[in-house]
Amino acid sequence: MTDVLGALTASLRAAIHDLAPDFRGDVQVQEVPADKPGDYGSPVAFTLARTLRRPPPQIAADIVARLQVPQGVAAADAVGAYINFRLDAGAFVRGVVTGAARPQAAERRKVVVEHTSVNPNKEAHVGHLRNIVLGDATARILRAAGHQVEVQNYIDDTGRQAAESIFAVTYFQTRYDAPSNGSPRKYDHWLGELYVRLGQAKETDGEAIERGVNEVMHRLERGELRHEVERVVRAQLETFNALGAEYDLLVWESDVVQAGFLDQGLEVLKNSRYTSRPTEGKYAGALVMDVSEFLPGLEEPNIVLVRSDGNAMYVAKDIGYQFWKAGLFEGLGFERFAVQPSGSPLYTSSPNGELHPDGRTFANADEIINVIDVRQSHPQTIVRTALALAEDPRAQKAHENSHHLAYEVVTLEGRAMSGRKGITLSIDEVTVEATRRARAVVEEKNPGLADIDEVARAVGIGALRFGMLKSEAKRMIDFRWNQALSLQGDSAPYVQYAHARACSILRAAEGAGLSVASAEERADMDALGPLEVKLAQVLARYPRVVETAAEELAPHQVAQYALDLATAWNSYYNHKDTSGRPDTQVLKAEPGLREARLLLVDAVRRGLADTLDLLGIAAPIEM
RNA sequence: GCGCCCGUAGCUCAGCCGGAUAGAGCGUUCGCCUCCGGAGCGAAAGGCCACAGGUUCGAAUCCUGUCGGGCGCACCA
Repeated sequence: MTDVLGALTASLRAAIHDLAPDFRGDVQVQEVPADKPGDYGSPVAFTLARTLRRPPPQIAADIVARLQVPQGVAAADAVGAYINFRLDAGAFVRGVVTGAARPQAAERRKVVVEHTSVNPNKEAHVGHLRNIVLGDATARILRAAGHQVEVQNYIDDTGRQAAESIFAVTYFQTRYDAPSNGSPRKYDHWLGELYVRLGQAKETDGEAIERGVNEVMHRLERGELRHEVERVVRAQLETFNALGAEYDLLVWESDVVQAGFLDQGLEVLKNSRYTSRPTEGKYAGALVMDVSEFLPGLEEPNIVLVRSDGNAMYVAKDIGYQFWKAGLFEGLGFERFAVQPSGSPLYTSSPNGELHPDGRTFANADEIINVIDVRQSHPQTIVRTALALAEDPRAQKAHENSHHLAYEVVTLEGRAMSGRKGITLSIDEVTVEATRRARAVVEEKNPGLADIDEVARAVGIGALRFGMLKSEAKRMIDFRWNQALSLQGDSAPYVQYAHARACSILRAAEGAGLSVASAEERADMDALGPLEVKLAQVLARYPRVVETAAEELAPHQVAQYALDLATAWNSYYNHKDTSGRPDTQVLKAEPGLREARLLLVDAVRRGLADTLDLLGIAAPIEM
């Protein structure tokens, strides 16, 4: 059907074309401030003043005189230099509740989003929480904008950290007791503690530990300890799934190397004129890459890819991985790894896997998004730059379409977290506490509720996720219990509550024999007024919000919109006439108006649920 | 030193590819359940939008500089 905003812009353009045929500028249409006449307005007359050399109010009047207002718009008036539109309430709200406008990305692309990528050697902490939630929400938003999204989680199974944890088990001659044995601790937590203890033991027994860890690293590279790592990965996945995050694919570093992506990547780069193998100087024997042409101003433009001892740097492996994401290489095999809570399969790279399990093709992305904290900007820039200096058109294209979604760090009550030192707060601990607090409130507010555990989880974890998403990624977050788990104000529960309230009305309507389906026939949309228009205008923003949030990789815009919609709805719901009586009631309104309002409430309900879903937050129908 | 990011109400933040009187939440004060859910709503108080220049009909928004803060610049990741 019609998109009123789009139609308004088009009709303005048509009218402007008469006056200024050469005008190519932007024609904005925005919501009008509360106390000004009209619903939408445009300041375009200001912009035209320069070329037409006439006062903006005159131009506004001229445009209004020529304007053919589109359907759904009652009138256009010049208000000073602004051109304001009064909406036809019935037609406008009808358009909105029937979902006239849907998010639509400019072109559908295959987008690979890599996020989480927690070292497989300890439990995930609240710093990782931000990564997971940000990546997950971004993937959801991109999907809603119409893209094909593949979420990858990289497992650094050959790194030092994994080696240390695994070595710690033998070093301390201990073994994991299953939870039934009176030790309720998850495997990743248990292992993480050994990791921290090993760090301390290095002070007195450093050499032996160093030898042992190195040996484990070699065994990891040969893939001998895959099961040990897998055990941690599975424990961590429980945490991620509990947060509502799911993945399409686990990519193991050892597999990336074994598939030859490291070597192939290096081969591509070696053929470039930007890499060299100095025979003297401080880089003698190493393979270095000169990025000065692409990143001017660096003090040290030479990046070591392969050390003089022959070992590849981490960034070199990352480059191989990135090249594969972009579709330059093939040869990684996959198999099914798990079934996730939603029922969707999780695949993993595997030495014995198939290229196309269940007919699926991984990677080969048009667009690559790496969700990593801002401190990784330097290596991320190098990975991206490597694409630019590989002389391959696909790499060039991937260079342009690679993004580092950088987010600032999360501190803990003002202090930097450190997994190595054990200064952390685990996600598991936080989700348990969040759920506990939410449950206490639900019990108090809604004692008879049936699915109390499920609702408490939705509210508690929703609050956590929302807190991680509501402000821009480049903002630092200081994790504080009371703030993170707040159930009121600018929070997920605020939005969830608004949703539950809308559900409650629809339930009551159903009980009175009034269904949404039947309302569609009997609704008298023309009985609606300015209050409904105001609410519908917020609903009408939804498609643009999704589109720009996807384009700008900015989930916080969706979170802010969720608050706006909930506020608009709460405000409508509580509205009173001048004598102080409620004047927006649904069920007690006269027939016709009643059904029309019911349709609007249903649209609000859907809008809130959809918006929360983009953030990975559940919308309980009662709470 | 060089590079990136930040500076908006007491605190935490929206608003930033220029547009109407700068908006929320928390906190403070007052009011609202005879009304479909008070986890809510309404109102008050609280702002040289760090500072100084510039561009513009118009600047929190763009440009330059200054000050203050954070992060990054390894043959670590």
